[in-house]
Amino acid sequence: MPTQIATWNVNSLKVRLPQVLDWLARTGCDVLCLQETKLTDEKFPQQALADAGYAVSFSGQPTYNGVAILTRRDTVGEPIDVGIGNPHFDDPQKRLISASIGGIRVICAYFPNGQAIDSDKYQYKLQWLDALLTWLGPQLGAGREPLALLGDFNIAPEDRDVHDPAAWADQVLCSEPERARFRALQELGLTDAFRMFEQPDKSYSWWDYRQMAFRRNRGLRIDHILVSHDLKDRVTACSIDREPRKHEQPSDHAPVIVSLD
DNA sequence: ATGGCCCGTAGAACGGGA
Repeated sequence: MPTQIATWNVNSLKVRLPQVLDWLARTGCDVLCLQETKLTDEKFPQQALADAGYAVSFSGQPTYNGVAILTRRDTVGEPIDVGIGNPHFDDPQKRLISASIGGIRVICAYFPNGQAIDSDKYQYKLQWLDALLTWLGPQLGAGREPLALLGDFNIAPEDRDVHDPAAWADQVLCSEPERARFRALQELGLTDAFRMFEQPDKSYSWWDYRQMAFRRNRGLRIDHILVSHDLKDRVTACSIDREPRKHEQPSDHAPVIVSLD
């Protein structure tokens, strides 16, 4: 039976919970990584998700950030060895949660946005990325558990991932230092599952709420699923599900899903 | 024309997102 693993920046799980429940019911997804839950742990909707058949692992804070992994109990069982954060980077911002699920190390990540090239937040983003590389390197060595890194990377890896490359050139999300770090992740042995397959031109995962950007398909592909070498051999499909972006009160991001045999 | 929208938290013509 194939396994589906997905990532979705929901931009508030409080607002988007009904859409998440609908989406899980529609897709039967086995593992869903969420970003920007924007909920403290006390307010995490554990019961509603448990009632839907999902185990929940989460790490939140007030107002900003917040990540979670939902695990479908009847197909892949319980998550084990749940970890929060990166031991190489002391970070009050809740951006990383990881768990072993059905023999796969799943890392759910909400990469910093960076705001603007000349801001302190951009320097924080680069440091966060360097620490991620330091942490992941040893986890991708021979004999390690197959690994998937999923989330909102806040990086458009190439110009084809950008609706207007000239306008975005050297801007945050597209700058060369960020793209170099994305390539460094690939050099560690991670493969962009989406690019393993022929895809429609102008495939994006995020569209601004303003200016009817979704209708005009003015977007960026910044949500990604990267898989280790041994997992790559099991990948049969990868796609962006644009459906939820069409709903009333949508997240500005669409889910990305990978199928494994 | 450098803003437009959406969210949480306030109780703001706000900060942050991307």
